[in-house]
Amino acid sequence: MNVETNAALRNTKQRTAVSAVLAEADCFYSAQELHAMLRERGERVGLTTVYRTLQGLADAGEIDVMRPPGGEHLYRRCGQGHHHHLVCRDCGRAVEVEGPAVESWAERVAAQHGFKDVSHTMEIFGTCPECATKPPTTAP
Amino acid sequence: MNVETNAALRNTKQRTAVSAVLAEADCFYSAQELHAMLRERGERVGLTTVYRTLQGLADAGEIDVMRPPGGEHLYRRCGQGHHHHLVCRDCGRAVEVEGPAVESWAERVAAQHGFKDVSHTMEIFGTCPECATKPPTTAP
DNA sequence: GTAAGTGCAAACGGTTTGCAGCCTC
DNA sequence: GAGGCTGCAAACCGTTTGCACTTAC
Repeated sequence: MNVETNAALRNTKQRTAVSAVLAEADCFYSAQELHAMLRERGERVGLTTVYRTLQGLADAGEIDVMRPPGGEHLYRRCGQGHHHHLVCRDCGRAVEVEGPAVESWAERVAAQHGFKDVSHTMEIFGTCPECATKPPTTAP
Repeated sequence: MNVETNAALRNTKQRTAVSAVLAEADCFYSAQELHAMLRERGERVGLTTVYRTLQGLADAGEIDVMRPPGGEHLYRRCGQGHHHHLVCRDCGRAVEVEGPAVESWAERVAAQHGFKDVSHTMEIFGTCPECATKPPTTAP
């Protein structure tokens, strides 16, 4: 599958850099974190561009957005299909999980109440095995 | 079960007013909306107090907080048990729904990956029957 | 009388936008 | 060469905090 999805998205250095960072990421990052990572790599990308690129990618469905308590949005490159996330609240590692039962339950419940055009959001938070064994380090 | 849960919560006019508005609400309201409703009633309550009261109530488990796309928190008085919400994205009406299957699925998935201390969030969005028949009025 | 609660205003943090210049197509 | 893309700074919005005053207990 190629990237021909976008109609008029130009291939700029900044856009490539953002995509590259996301491609290597295995957990959720905030826009500001991504911006910092970019600058550490020596890429000269403005925070504004990071936001705009992220919005574009999210709009194109290439990345997933999460809105955890705290106010900042977290972004991650994701598989194409619909899925949910199991996120470690200590280290931020995220596992993609599928739950057909949840999908069908949500639609069934919505249908029972006569709701149309149904969508849903679900996130599971927990402490991953590695962080559970370590002393509970809450962001040193 | 009574409301003796709070150690040192005083009964002030403002706290009562906020609780009263929430008691009549059947859908989610933002802190600012609640503040506006309070002022329309003639109650002299500061926005700060609304926020603080809301935090206290949420902390005591008496109300439920939702964080929809848009950045503002929505509050609603809720039943005690764990449940989820089916929210109309047009009129804001919210229905409390229970999903034991979802609860067990979330815990099972988390356990499969070795995650401990698991919690989860889930919201279902859709268009309720009344709003579906009406022309799509986005906030009258 | 004392400590919690309140309210104003200012600070705060993340996000968005206006606009001039740059760069891709 | 034209239009999108970038980046700086400032605006924006909801939320939180400092501090002095008020109030419930």
